[in-house]
Amino acid sequence: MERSPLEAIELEMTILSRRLTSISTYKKYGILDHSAYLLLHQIASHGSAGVKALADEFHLDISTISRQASALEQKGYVYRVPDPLDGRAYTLQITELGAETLKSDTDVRRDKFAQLLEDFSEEERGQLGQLLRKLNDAVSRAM
Amino acid sequence: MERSPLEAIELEMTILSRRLTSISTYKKYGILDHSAYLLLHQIASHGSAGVKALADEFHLDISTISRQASALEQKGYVYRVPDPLDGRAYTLQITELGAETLKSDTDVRRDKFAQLLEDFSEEERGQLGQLLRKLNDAVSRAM
DNA sequence: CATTCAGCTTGTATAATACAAGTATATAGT
DNA sequence: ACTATATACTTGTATTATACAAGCTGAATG
Repeated sequence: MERSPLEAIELEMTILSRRLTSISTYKKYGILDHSAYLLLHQIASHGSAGVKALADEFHLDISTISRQASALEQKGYVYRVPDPLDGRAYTLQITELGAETLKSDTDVRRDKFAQLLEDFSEEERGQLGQLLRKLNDAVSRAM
Repeated sequence: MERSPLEAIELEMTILSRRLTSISTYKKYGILDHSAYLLLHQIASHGSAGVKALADEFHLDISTISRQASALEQKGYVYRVPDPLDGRAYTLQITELGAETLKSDTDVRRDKFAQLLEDFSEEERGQLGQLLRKLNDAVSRAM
């Protein structure tokens, strides 16, 4: 068989996709928008990086990251460190303000998710976390 | 306790959200775009409905659905049936072509997901399907 | 030294959405 | 019955996130 779970996943993912698009674009949780949050998170947790590396990591176009990075810089959340070996390149480092903002936004988001998942048992949350991670890995490889 | 799964879910959902945005907007699986697919699916599986009802169902603005419905009609996937009791209203009914297109697109999507989930055990797929459904319900209620 | 390549930015286009204003019909209050 | 308000839908406009293409500047290579 194998059809039934697949059907469910296909439909639910499609629905989820649309809802997330709508929410992440038009509702703000905290201060940072979606892309700013992920960029900051990446820089904070994996160290500073250049535009190219970030674009690869996120599977987004370089130009997209370039603009998002500019926006972050303009707001004072990151600053550019020129690469001493390559005059074209630089890396983005998070500022104090960036780190604080990321922290507070992360808290806000976790609260939202805690609320959202209040009907989920601890076991379900564990499963969901794991499965989402696995799913993201698969999506990532498929791109 | 309870922090770790929540952290994972929060992060993975954020990542997933971005990827889905990118994929659903810029990659087409089959013929129908994202919104057309969901609208047709809804009409096909829950019977014909008006713009208002669909907007409520999907938690989208009426204007958004109105345009998407027009697009579907223009492509011959649905037709309008005037409400005999209310001169302002109509419902959307799926056409033969719409039903066929939906069917073939659904097949394409399921194949894609089957491929994507090839490393998932049958049990994991079952869990994922259920958890996604529950998650969508929660998201839906939260809006 | 000339040519090609790499990292980044900027210009432009597209798609999905929201909000606001407008139209036509229906409903309710007096 | 008449007017005011509410409802169903459409259309105009703006925003946001993305992609693709062209351009700039510096690096690497023949």
